[in-house]
Amino acid sequence: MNDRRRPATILEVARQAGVSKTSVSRYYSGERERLSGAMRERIVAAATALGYQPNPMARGLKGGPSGLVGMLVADIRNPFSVAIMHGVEQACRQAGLSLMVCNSDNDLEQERQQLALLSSYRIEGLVVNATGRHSDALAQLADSGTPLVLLDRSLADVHADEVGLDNDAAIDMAIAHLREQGYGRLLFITEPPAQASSRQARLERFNQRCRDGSLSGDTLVIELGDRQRLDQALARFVDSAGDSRPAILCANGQVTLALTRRMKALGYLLGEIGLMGIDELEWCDLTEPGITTLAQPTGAIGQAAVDCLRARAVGPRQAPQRATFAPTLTARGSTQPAATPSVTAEPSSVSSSSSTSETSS
Amino acid sequence: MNDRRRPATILEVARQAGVSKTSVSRYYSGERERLSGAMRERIVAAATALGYQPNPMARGLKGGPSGLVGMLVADIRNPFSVAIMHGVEQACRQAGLSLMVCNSDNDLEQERQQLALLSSYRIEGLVVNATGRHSDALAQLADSGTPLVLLDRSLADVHADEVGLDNDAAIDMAIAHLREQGYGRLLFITEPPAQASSRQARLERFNQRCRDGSLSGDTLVIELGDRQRLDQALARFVDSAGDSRPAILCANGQVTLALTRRMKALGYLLGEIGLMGIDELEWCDLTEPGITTLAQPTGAIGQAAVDCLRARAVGPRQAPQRATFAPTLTARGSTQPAATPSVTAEPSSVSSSSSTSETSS
DNA sequence: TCAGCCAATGGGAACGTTCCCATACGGACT
DNA sequence: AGTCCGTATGGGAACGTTCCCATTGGCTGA
Repeated sequence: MNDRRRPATILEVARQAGVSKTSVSRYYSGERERLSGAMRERIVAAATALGYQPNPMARGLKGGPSGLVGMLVADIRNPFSVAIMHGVEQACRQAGLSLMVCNSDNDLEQERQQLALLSSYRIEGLVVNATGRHSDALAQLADSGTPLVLLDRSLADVHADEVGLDNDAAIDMAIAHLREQGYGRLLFITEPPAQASSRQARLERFNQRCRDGSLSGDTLVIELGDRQRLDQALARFVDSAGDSRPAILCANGQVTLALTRRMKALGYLLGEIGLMGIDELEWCDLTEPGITTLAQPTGAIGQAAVDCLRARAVGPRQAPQRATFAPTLTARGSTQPAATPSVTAEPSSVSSSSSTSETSS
Repeated sequence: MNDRRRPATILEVARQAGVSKTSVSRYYSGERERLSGAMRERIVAAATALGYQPNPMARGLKGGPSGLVGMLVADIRNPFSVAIMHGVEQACRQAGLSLMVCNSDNDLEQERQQLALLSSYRIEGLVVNATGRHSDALAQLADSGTPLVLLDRSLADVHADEVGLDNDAAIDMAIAHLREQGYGRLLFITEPPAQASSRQARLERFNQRCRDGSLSGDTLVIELGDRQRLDQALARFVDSAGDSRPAILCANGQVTLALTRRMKALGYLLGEIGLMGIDELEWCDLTEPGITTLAQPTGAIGQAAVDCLRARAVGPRQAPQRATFAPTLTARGSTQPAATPSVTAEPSSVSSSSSTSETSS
């Protein structure tokens, strides 16, 4: 071990090993095969003696591969984002890549800055789960050759792969389940979809199903902080149900949380009024009588995102692809009209098909 | 805007502005004051025209400040870690620093690798919330001059600041609350403390209070996956209570989650058997009758961590400091023996003193 | 009036790597 | 035997920045 303050350089290793820096460089840049056995031995001996470690800064300057993947997240406090991040991370690890995460905290300026930061480190790919407003910056990044994956978002003017939930299938599954359980009047609640295409997609599908089926459904677009309006809308919806049994479908986990809070507070009986949410949360089986959810396969989604990145790193110019995954239904008490005890269906027994469909645009 | 494929370099800006690259460099390295007004104007004009942005790689190579702070997290899926991360991030933003996060996923090898990665990017500080096994690597980093903050951990052989909860105060507050509510027999449950000093500290304080007071308490150290052992211990504890009313104190959020699950499953009545946890979780007010918690001031902790980093970046060699923060009690139904409806105390009315004590080692 | 100084600017050498090209050498083919 | 090629190596020029050290020119003070 060297106890010098500054880390060893490639040149020092080369000198100690009695070889040229080029050879040492080759050893560390994946050209190990080209070196003779003797050379390899000498290099590894010198390197360990000096505690050498390649400097990614210098490496990045010249243009070698960085082994780095970036991820831009809009809201780290959203458990769904975290779950996806975890999936992406595991996939990266398996592929020998390192993941660096930046959180923009739903701040547009912050997002632009993080994007610049990430892109200036020679990342080999970027996974984006953010507002998607900076499509110019993103497009530029994509054009410059950095593989890009949009998570749970889609951006018309950006040339990038997209990975996410099969929103249509999710809505259909939810509606089917609710009707099966005897709910005749449905309310779909979502946060404003302006900045998130998946919200848009879910909303549209629900609306479409309202129109073409015999479905008696309504939608509510609401800022979750607006408790008053939420309470009013809730009351109005329940009143309007008439003979039909009413149920609420939440567009994502945040909505589910807010609604569970309000329904508890206002004294609505879960199950009596159905409640179902997209996104599984750790407390869904804890709050009586349990909340029915559609869980996203976050591991698979993360894996798919990294797969896209790697595919694009090899064969550069393909048409953008889109991979979608079906959710898994976990039925709980909140969608059982009778006050029978909650029954948790094992995921596999309900639905666990995860189809991957590809569409070129 | 330039539409060239490669980003503009400092040299190009200099040429376009008709000045030397040194001047441009100065403009971007915080020596703006030294430049004349005319010079500044020309540089900013050329830079915006070319869309110039300094390349942090090249910058890092030569040794300038990077404006980068790293954070190493052991478990990104732990809501507490996320909350702290959010605090750190906000503090960074305010200080004009960027935060990059790596998650080691409780994997030792991964942790070592992330550490190497982070340290090789010229970060100006590192916030660590991880197993703390690699004290050698951490110590080396600290010795090399990188400011280091240990979050919720303490490592004897590493020369670094520490920030976290005032564990002694937390345990004392919890015990006081539980006794006030009439619980005479207490059980403290924690995951194995080997790798986390805060678990150790909480456990020790509880034990100490058992010994020196009239407190009838017991402790259980358990791997949360071991459901069978947990159930047995739970039953034994409840049986052993005799005349006293039993209550359980959970060392952190993960334990609280696991215990709430088991108690629901086994049909124990929350409140009848007290339940209280360190760490506030979003569902604590949702699961009937509400779970009493001690919330950590994660924002303040994150802020303090960044403050430490910055202080150390300026005045380099000081003795390690330690900042601790008192938690906030939120009383809910799970610690109310009578089956009265849950009462949520407003944090401010209960306790919100956040003391900062300093200790040199 | 001239040495001396400060403020504003520029030139060039690092920083640690990768990559292009050149070199040496041994063997296979004509 | 001579040419050609492939394989193992090395030398040097980039990459984009910062920093040290000039170099100007105007101003102060004796």
